[in-house]
Amino acid sequence: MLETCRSCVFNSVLFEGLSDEELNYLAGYASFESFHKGDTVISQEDEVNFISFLKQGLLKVFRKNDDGKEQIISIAKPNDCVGLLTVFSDKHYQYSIAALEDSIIYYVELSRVKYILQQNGAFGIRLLGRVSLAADTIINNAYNITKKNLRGRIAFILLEFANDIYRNDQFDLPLSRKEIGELIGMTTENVIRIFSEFRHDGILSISGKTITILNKPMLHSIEKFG
Amino acid sequence: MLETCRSCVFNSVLFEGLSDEELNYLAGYASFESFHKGDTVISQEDEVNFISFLKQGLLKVFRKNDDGKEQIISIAKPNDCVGLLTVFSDKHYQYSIAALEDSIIYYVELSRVKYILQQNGAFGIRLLGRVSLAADTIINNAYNITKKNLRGRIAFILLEFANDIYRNDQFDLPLSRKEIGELIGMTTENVIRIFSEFRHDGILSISGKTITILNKPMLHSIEKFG
DNA sequence: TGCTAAATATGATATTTATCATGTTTTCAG
DNA sequence: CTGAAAACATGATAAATATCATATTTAGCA
Repeated sequence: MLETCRSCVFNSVLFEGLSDEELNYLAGYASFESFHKGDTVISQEDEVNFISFLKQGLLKVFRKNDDGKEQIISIAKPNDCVGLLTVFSDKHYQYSIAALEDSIIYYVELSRVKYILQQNGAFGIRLLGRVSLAADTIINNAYNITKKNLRGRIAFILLEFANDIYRNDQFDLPLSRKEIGELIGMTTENVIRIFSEFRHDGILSISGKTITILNKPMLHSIEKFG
Repeated sequence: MLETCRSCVFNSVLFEGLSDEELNYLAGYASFESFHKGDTVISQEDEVNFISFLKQGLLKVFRKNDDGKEQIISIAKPNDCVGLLTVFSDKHYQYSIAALEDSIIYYVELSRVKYILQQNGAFGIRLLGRVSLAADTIINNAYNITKKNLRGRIAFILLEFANDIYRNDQFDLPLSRKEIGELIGMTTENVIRIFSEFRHDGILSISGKTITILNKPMLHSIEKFG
């Protein structure tokens, strides 16, 4: 069990530095669960009882606005700690989480992590770093996206999918045009329109959900100056 | 010294739960500094060596964009921990901080706080909560503001000044119209224009920097539906 | 004090983005 | 397979916002 945990990315991301004893203790309260595309992983208002980690797949973190429309806060990709921010700030989740692809989530009981935290201050300091960095990233992303014009926003998320998530210039979009709009704050019609523009301009090749980036330098330039 | 610290808000906000011994230890590495309106408190790229707390006054947290324009991330008000997010995520500040009013800042050496953190896990857990909550607030604010139209954004920050910062429906704006634009993402001209609209509509009385809210229910309604 | 730069102010215009309308294609449950 | 709903697509128009131009007022400083 210890060997399995030591070699797992969940460990290297969050629990590195714990003693064998501590890691063994946590391993006793760890488990995993599989979700199919479309499944709800966490519902807004659920109680926070676990620290979760996306081992495989893709998730969307979203919430309902005052006006009833859904807003996607972020996309969680493999090796992300899911909802790390809410874990320590609230007893209940502020967001819902759904699987965009078949996914596997590892989790550890929060109370057990807190038990280790009580005893291991260095672990707390590292966790503080993790949490702060996660927040910094979300905040930076949010500010960067809203400053861009629509073409720049589309370029931004296309590059994110190609570079950070799929590491390939051809990929199947896991989001509908509507969801992309919810993620980067624009109407569905304009998402579709700009996809078409990019296709007409020879920047993309589009076949249903399958996107191929044909002119990456151009996309970078649109992302930067848009 | 201990008595002074125990009765200070800095303690109650961040260091509550520490033993007398621990608090005394930190107190030995704590100090304060006064700043005049307009002074730079922290420069982007400064090394993070302290945890800072705004005892009195008002600060703006801002950064320079890629295009050279300044963007205000948040306004720090009394009893806020300044830059708490960056403290644990980076060796250097990601933002600059300047005094909008004469201000007094208390600070404790970060290395000494980390020393206590090593030994007191419960303190780490509480700090994790603080940091997460700070992040949640910034993220929520950012999302809420960008969803609003221009009138809604102006209403939002006017209500923030009246309710959260000055606790009075009449106050002196600590920001220029240009800075307000940098804070809520709109052009200076439109900030001025909407101030004028609100004045014409009898919602505000404006005399230079002095703002009086005349019709608060209306302002709330604009903030909510805008 | 007077000079100068910045801040405030307002109108006209251009640009960006959302909305509305309408049609086609895809997906999926029965 | 088939019908209905959702997703995709595109044009026309309206609304929101930025930009440009130009005064006027205010504030800070030599």
